[in-house]
Amino acid sequence: MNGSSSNLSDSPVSARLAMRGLRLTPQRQHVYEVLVGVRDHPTAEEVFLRAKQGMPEISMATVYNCLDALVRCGLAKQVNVDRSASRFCPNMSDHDHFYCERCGGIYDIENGAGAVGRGIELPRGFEVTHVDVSLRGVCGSCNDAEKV
Amino acid sequence: MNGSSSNLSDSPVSARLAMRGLRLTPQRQHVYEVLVGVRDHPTAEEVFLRAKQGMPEISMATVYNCLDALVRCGLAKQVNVDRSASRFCPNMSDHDHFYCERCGGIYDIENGAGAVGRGIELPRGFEVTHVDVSLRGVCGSCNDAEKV
DNA sequence: GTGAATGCAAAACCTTTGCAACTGG
DNA sequence: CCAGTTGCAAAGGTTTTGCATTCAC
Repeated sequence: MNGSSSNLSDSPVSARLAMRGLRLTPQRQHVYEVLVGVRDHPTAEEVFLRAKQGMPEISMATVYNCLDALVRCGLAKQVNVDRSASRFCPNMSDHDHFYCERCGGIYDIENGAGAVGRGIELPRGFEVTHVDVSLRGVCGSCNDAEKV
Repeated sequence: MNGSSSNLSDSPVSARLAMRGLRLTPQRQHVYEVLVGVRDHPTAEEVFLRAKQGMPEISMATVYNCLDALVRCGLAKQVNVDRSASRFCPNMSDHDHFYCERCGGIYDIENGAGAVGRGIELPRGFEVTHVDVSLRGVCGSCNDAEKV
């Protein structure tokens, strides 16, 4: 079924799961292997469809469970564009995402150590029409409240 | 009903709608007035609840329609955090958003002309744990295809 | 008058949940 | 052995849609 790079990349995958305290179920391992093997930011359903090819009995709920576990333990990123289905990304480097409004594709944009929001260097031919920066953290009020 | 700044801001609101080619329905006008009067990034449902106070017969579908029209014609922004309900923002200045993971609040972060993603100046007491930069536009492949 | 907007309810879409059966450590 | 995981189906939250009625222009 999966011919290439079995002996070398198979161990690390299970090791990475175990290392994060994740129980090593065949489904979880398989979902992670499927995800690692792609670079097109699949939706949960797309992961499900690909996972089913090698494991026909796997269920959608399990795929959601596995993806959620991977995201929570830091082995995958969840990418949300507008309100369409979440997409998943095994690339854990600190990078941004580019959404093509024409083809719907999502591309990883690596940002060098000093690269910042507006002013990122893009691959040749990419044209940006909109930059969206969103910050997360704790606001002033909540920080004040904590100090009491 | 709404006592303050009626004569001055009321006209502009309807004018702004008309100016964008939007038909001036009472519902649309009311939804926009409700939105303009807030600074807390309400969800569609929250806009609906507030709109109902002055217009009890308005429907959820109409609120969605109106908000969508406002966003499309450039009078409001739609803010998505994770996959929770979209929030709406009448502030059309070029700004970023800060999501407080403790209280769930969303704050506008004005970015001066030269301000960039990572490195933004935040209000006192705000603590950033995560910055998410997402770009939109047209990718290299689509741009190439267009040139044919 | 006519195309656009409204209101209602039903459907769609993506995701989560309840629960019984199973299984990895 | 038992907490964590799976699979199924059903429910959940948010948004969209179909359609008849109404309205702004």
